[in-house]
Order: sequence, then structure tokens, then C-alpha cells
Amino acid sequence: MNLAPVIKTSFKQQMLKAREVAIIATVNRLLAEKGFEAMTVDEVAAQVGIAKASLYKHFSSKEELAAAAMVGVMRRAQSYIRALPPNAKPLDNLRAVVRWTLEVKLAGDMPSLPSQNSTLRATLIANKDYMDGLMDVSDRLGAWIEAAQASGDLNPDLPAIAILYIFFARACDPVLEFLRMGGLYTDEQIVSMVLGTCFEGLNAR
Amino acid sequence: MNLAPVIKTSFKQQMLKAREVAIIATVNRLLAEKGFEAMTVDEVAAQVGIAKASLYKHFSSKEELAAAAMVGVMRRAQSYIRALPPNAKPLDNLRAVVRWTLEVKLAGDMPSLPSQNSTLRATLIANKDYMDGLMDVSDRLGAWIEAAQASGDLNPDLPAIAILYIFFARACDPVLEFLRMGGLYTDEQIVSMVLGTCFEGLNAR
DNA sequence: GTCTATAATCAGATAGAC
DNA sequence: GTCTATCTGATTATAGAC
Repeated sequence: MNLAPVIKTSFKQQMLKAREVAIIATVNRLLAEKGFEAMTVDEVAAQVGIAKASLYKHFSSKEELAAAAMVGVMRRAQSYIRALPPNAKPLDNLRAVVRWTLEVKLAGDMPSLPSQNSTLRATLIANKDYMDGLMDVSDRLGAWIEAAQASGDLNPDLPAIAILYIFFARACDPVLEFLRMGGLYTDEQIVSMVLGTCFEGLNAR
Repeated sequence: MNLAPVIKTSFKQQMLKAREVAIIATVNRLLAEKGFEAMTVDEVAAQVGIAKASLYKHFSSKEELAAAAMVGVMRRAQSYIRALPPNAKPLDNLRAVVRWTLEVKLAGDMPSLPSQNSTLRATLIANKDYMDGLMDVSDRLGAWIEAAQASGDLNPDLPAIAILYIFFARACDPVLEFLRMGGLYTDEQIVSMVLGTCFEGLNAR
């Protein structure tokens, strides 16, 4: 039996897959650094080390490129959340998720989307992987939020959805960069401060 | 005596000034709506109702245009802060400033800058009016923050600069839009929730 | 200063050979 | 699928008449 053809095909596919991973990683970093509007497709191609036309064989538009990066980070969030202990205190798991978000952002791995870009929003909303991930994350966090409110850990007067949004907003909190720019604090200190004020507020206790 | 020339000049200058005000107002709104990158000079000219070339007689670049809007909002912030009662509790004044920021943003009047745009940053840093305003605001808020920490109202374990940054970050907090999009809450409720969680945190008390 | 018309450039996307 | 070369349209900025 001659297995060469199938092996060759598989190898080729692996290479293609690896290239796509490299592309998405580059897009992810550029989205984190400068955002969707400022990121150019030329730049992505140059940093990946391939021709721009080749990019368009993998992804049909700049929006699809960004969406792929967003799906990636959503998947990572899902993995992280699923790996958390199901029997832990809901509040502890929520704090862990927020901490994870802040750490990813501080590491420069959190792609940032423009607040209002209709074409990109449309692409994301049409992306089943992204929307499924978003729903899954929202449902899991939502359940913990309600449990934490019921057990008297989180403020029960706030709508759960508001708390959820406040968590999501940590993914684009500029305070992290502001503090890092000052150069006075370690990343761990910065994360601790922002995490602490998120849950405990600014007031003295 | 013939006063016609001087009157005519003054009137002309008033018209020019009014036009500049209209331009800046338009830029302010567009910056709030879509941000610097997505805003186009054509759009500004069209909405003001003048030719694009005329815009460039008033402002030498798109960056200068944006900077003018930023100077405007900074001046308004200064006015608001200066009008606050100097003998009030520092914490009360700080809450008032944060509330004002949230209300301006919710009203669609808070211009939003891209996190990292080198050319725009350079223009802003080179703009004396902007930097002076920023320093003034920072100094005044900084003094209140330290006073509130000393009096046991704000958490004294946090660096004052971190608290200041957290206040500044309310000017681009996406939670406001998120909550408004849901359509379940009034603007006043939204402001109250975000203001409350900023100072009191998410935890139950 | 305002206008129309146009330059100059840049960025997203594609054609077509290999 | 990858490349070079190119198209197309949008966008910043300016020339020059009035």
C-alpha cells in the first residue's frame, strides 16, 4: 500500500493550519495594540511573512480576520471558565475570571474592538462560533452572579446584567495601561488594584 | 466718525468664531459617536455645511480638529470643577465630577480617542491648552482624592494616581452604552448604577 | 475665507501566472 | 495557495478662482 498521498495531504493541511494559527496570533496582537481601525491588512501580512493576497485565501475580509481573533479569545475564555472548580464559591470563580481578563489584557493579548463599527459588528453577530461562545460565557457568568447575589456576596440590588457588563468592560479598561505607563507598579500590583476596586469599590471600608 | 469698518470687522469675526464653534461641536459629536479613526473630514464638512477646503482654513489637520474638541471638553470639565463648592466634602465633589462625566458621555457629548494613536497623541501633548487643562483637572481632583483618603472616605491603601485614572476611565466606560442598548433602564438609573459601583464596588455591604 | 476641482496617498481587495 | 502587480475606492490635503 502506498500511503504517501494521504500523508502528504495531512502534512500539507497541518502546514496550512499552522499558518492560520500564526495569522490569527498576529491579528490578535495587532488588535490588542492598536485596534481594528488602525490595524492594516498589509501590516498583518508583513508580520506573518506572507503576501497580502495569500491572507485573502484564508480570510475573505479584514472583518473576518478580526472575527477569527475574537473567536479565539472567546474560546480561551470558555476554556478558562470551564476549568474552574464547579463547587467553589461563585464569587471566587467570578473574581478568577475577572483576574484572568485583566492579565490577558495586560499581557497584550486582549483584542480590542471599536465601540461602534457597524461592518465589524455585523460580521461578529453573523459568526456562529463567536455568538455561541458569547452566550456560553454570559450564561455561565450570569449563573454565578445570581448565585453570588443570592448568597449575599454580590450586591443584590444591582441587575445581574449590569454586573455582567461591568465584567466584560474589564477587557478594555484603560486603567491598566495608564498605571503601567507610570512604571511605578508591577503587573501583579496593577491587576490587584483594579480587581480590588472592581469588587470593593474606591470607598474606605 | 465712520465706525462702519470696525463694526463690520467685529461682525465678521463673530461669524468666524461662530463657525468655529459649530465645527468643534460637530467634531465633538462625531468623535463621541464613532471615534477619531472612523470620523472623516468630509463628514465633518458636510455636517457643518461648508466645503472641506474651508475647514482647513480653520484647522490645519484632522488631528488639530480633534484636539480642538478635546480642548473644549477639557474646558467644560474645568468649569464644572471650579464651580463646585470648595468647602463641600471632597468625596461629594469627586462623586459629582464622576457623575458629570457619565452624564456627558451618556448624552453623546464625550469625544472618545483611540487608545493608541501616535499622531493624535503627539498633537494633544503639543497642545498647551489641552495639557494645561489636563494638569489643572488632575491637580484639583488629586487634592480632593488625597483629602478624602485622609478623612477616611476613600480607601487610603490605593495610590491616589490609580483613583484618578479610574475616574478618567469613566469617560470611556462602555457599560453605559451596553446598558442603554438593553433599553431596560433610564439614563438616570444607568448613571446611578455605574456611579455606585465605581465607589461602592460590586460586593454586597 | 469660501468654493469647485484635483492632487496624492493609502488601504482593502483582486487578477492571473506559477 | 502563494506570489507580484494592479485595481478601486476612500480619505487627507491643497490649488486656484472668486
